[in-house]
Amino acid sequence: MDTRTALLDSAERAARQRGFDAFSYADLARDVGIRKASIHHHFPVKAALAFGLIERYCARFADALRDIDSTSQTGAEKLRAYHQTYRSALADGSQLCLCVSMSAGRDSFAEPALEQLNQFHEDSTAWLTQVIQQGITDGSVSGFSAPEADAQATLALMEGAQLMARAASSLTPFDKATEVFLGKLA
Amino acid sequence: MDTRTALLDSAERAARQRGFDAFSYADLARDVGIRKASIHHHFPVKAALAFGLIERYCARFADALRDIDSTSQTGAEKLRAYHQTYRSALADGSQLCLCVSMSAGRDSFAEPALEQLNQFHEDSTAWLTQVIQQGITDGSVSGFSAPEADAQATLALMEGAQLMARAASSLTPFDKATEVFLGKLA
DNA sequence: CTGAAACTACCTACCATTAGGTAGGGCATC
DNA sequence: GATGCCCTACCTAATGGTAGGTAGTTTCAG
Repeated sequence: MDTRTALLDSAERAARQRGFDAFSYADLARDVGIRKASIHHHFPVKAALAFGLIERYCARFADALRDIDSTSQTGAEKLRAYHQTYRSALADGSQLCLCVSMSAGRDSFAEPALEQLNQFHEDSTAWLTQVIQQGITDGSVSGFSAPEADAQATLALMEGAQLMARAASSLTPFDKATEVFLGKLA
Repeated sequence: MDTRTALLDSAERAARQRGFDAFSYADLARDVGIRKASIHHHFPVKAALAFGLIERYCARFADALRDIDSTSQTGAEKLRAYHQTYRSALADGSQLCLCVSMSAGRDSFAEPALEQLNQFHEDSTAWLTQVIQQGITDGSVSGFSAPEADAQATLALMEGAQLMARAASSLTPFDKATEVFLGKLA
């Protein structure tokens, strides 16, 4: 297995469970089975790791959205799939999605990483706006009226619900918080 | 000024801006104008500081809710005031409310602190449930139907909206995300 | 086809700095 | 004189990062 990928995998797991600043190169080295100094060969400084993490996450998320677009038909179906993505990312309430974790972390990120993070938010709301619009048009959703504002609210809801679930180490708060949202999808 | 209070103030500011694990006793000492070791007199270990922080925050928040209850009349008015509390806590998008910040932080908190954090969530949703119920009864809100689920969704929305605003260092995402919510208050 | 140069991926051994925390003393005040 | 509050001086463990070296592989000119 590619060492760089193994490092990203380990780092992502740690970041989502404990936060980006709460794991060290030493932890990573132990987990991957490599020496601490060798990590610097792949990621010279920790900021490079942060960027690598976000970069890969954004690419994967974009893929997931494309996948939803191609496998789901109605707006409601797509929103349900979107919801499911956030729900399953929680595992059993033990980890956040990377974006929430890094948004919440300290502002220790350099410009490039922050930029990607905000780009992710914009891409997400853009997709949601379009999907909600579609749902209104095809009549598969109810209770939405201003797609752009609804999109922003939906993203905030997902992120907030994740936070609550993680704090409680349980899926229940996530399910409770998104119950009304799901009810709006026919 | 009371040193203990000064320490809590400084720690709260730091925690809300950069995260609980991102400030040190050294930072605190510099900020308050005291020696690092002296902090241990007030908070023997950092976990005690965490607990002190959450404890004070919960007390303050409870006060704020009581204040809202006594100064606002309708359910809608109360929800608007509640929203305003979260909005102004953001300052100009530079800090989160303590609860969001600590929920997001690593799981480095001991049992007592975590317990208080979850208690806060429960108290919040209980209050929201009751206020939303009132709003439905007095006819001052629209678009709510299941008070308990709506309450949980509202809390998630506020926390998520804060997260987005903080990531963007701007109030705009918060306002956008809560636009629909505010629209439901007559 | 060969052999030197260059590169990749890892290593050991170290660095300065910072983290949270401790020991013990000085000095007010009640 | 005990207690509260603060100090200096120190500790150990960990942090991210660096220096310099060693295998094995790739590249490419003679």
